[in-house]
Amino acid sequence: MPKRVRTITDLAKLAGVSPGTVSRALAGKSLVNAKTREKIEALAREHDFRLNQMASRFRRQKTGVIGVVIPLGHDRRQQISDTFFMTLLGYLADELTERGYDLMLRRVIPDKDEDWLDRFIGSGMVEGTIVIGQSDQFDRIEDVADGYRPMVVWGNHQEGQRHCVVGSDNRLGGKLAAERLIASDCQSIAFLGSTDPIEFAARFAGAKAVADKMGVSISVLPTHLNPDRAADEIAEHFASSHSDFDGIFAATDLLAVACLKEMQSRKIAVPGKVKLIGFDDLPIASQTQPPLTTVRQDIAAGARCLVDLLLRRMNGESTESLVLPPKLIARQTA
Amino acid sequence: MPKRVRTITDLAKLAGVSPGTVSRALAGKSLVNAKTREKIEALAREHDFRLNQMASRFRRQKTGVIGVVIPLGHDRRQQISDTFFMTLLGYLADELTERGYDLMLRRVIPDKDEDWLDRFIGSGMVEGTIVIGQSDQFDRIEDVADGYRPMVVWGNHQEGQRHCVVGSDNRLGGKLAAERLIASDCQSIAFLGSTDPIEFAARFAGAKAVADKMGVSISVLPTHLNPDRAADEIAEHFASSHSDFDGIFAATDLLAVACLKEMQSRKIAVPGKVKLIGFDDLPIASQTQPPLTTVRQDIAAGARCLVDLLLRRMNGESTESLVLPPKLIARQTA
DNA sequence: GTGAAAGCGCTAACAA
DNA sequence: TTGTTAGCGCTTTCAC
Repeated sequence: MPKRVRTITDLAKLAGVSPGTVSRALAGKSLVNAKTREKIEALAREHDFRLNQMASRFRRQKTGVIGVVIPLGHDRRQQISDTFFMTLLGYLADELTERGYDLMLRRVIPDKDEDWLDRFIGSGMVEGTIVIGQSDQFDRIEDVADGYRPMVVWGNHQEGQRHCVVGSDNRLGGKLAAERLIASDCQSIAFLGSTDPIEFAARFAGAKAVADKMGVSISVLPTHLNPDRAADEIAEHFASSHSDFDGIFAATDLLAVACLKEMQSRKIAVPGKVKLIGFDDLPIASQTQPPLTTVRQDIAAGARCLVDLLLRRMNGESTESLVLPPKLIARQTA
Repeated sequence: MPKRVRTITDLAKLAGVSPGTVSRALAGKSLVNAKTREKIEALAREHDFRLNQMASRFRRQKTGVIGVVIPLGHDRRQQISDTFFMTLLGYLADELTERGYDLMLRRVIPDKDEDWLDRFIGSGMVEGTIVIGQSDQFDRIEDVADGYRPMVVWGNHQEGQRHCVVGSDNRLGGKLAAERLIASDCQSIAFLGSTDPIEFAARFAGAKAVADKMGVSISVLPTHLNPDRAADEIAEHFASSHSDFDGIFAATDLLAVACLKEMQSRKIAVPGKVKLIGFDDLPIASQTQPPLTTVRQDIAAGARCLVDLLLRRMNGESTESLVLPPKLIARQTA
């Protein structure tokens, strides 16, 4: 029985040529006789031959792999934005595949592993790195940014930061939300959620800027980001507070949905008595009753930009950070 | 200025030992003098030395990488179960990381790429493969199963199939749903969604078995799986049909949510006039008003099983498929 | 246009 | 316990 054709050398013997020629033929290099190439390709097909990628990549010093890390800081474990991040991840996978790269995924818990980013980068397995979400690791990311070019981060942009980031203009998003609430006659706005994550802080800041300018009061109703924990906290807010707000800007859609539910069970009319705006425009947003007014981030575009910038940086170019404008999606809660 | 310590040989020179010894020391092999080891480790730390993983893995013929493929069949592009699959993916990432493996992700569109599975497996980059969802690719997966042991699939189990699968007992899930509806006095049940994907067909079959036995009528209200497209289809069903059902079993939570919304806008009382049950127990399920009764799949457990079985198969063991029992989560829509 | 040969950086016999 | 050596399978000069 015929031994399996496993290496390029096996194939070379069959074809009666040298391994080098097989390599060239299979790599689609120009300087190979058409006849020779055809013969080799036919043989390869026939014997179901596949290049050993480990060897090839090792030899070329190219892994062909882009690493994607999701740091799970503060209470982000199985957290609210997961849906958003995971959707982004899906688009990244599509985009990278299209460009011929593989995607290596790692979720890390920074508290447990100080060294998470260096370890990933230094693993030698990835040619470039995309970090999804700064979590509470802004400083650590800044630390490596100077010494490691092929990295792009999804997250919030800070004046003067060193790492290349693409993300939504969270501040603008906050502005849009506040403007909408105020245009709907809200006099007193509550920001629902945490302002710990830098992105959310920016959303709040944007809203506050508008509120302050318009002489509308704004305050934070703090919650955890996990919707289940948040549900109780929201209930408490409604129970204890003087309910002195007529507009709510939720840090994310999931929080907004939880809040909507609480208000409905308390028979608070939405948008009649209280207006509500979310953030993200997840699929659920259009499925609530009434459908949720929210601020949309274009996730697919975000993924495309991340990959674009990364590939350019891997090419030695230097790149500016990119801030994508979010869009108000007016539905019925505000 | 000191040249960077890049290779094990550089480090060996500094330490005044041979590369072999450095390799052993860094690999934590037992037969190395404690002093020597310490010295080498100190030097490695000092010079921030990191093993070239490509070389190491290539040499050992172990990539340390598990491939995860998500085939996007029928109208599954940006589809309904995405949320479910992506959550599963997150857990898989955690589980694999814990066991020291990296995760390589690929989404494929089988229609465009007949050869998707062989290509992935044959890439030589992965030691094992997890396929998330059979999509409409059951046969193709069966084809490779015999020739390729280290593969486990999330999906539905068929009598006598050859590939190792772990998944929920969709049939049982369907039964639970139907039993619940019937116990709530439903006389006529509608199954909302597609029965094309094999998992959903099983959900329907389970429900039908119970309905038939109890003399309750059951029919399919076909929709696409994408909630946005489904929304219109659901509206049409309500507009055109004789609304001769008093219980709805939706193939997924997302469909259930869309349906709930439609019923509310038509002032159909839920659960008063029509009962409703979903499937998956996604985070949204508890956030609707009223909260959704549904059938829960334990995603984390699923991920753990997938990884367990895969590692055992990579070890040469042969393994049975695993069917996990779903659980009825009784909330307020049925 | 093709062959021969020299490694990529590491690990694992085998010797010492 | 350590050093020496022979590759892993491929790509890429450099000759011819």
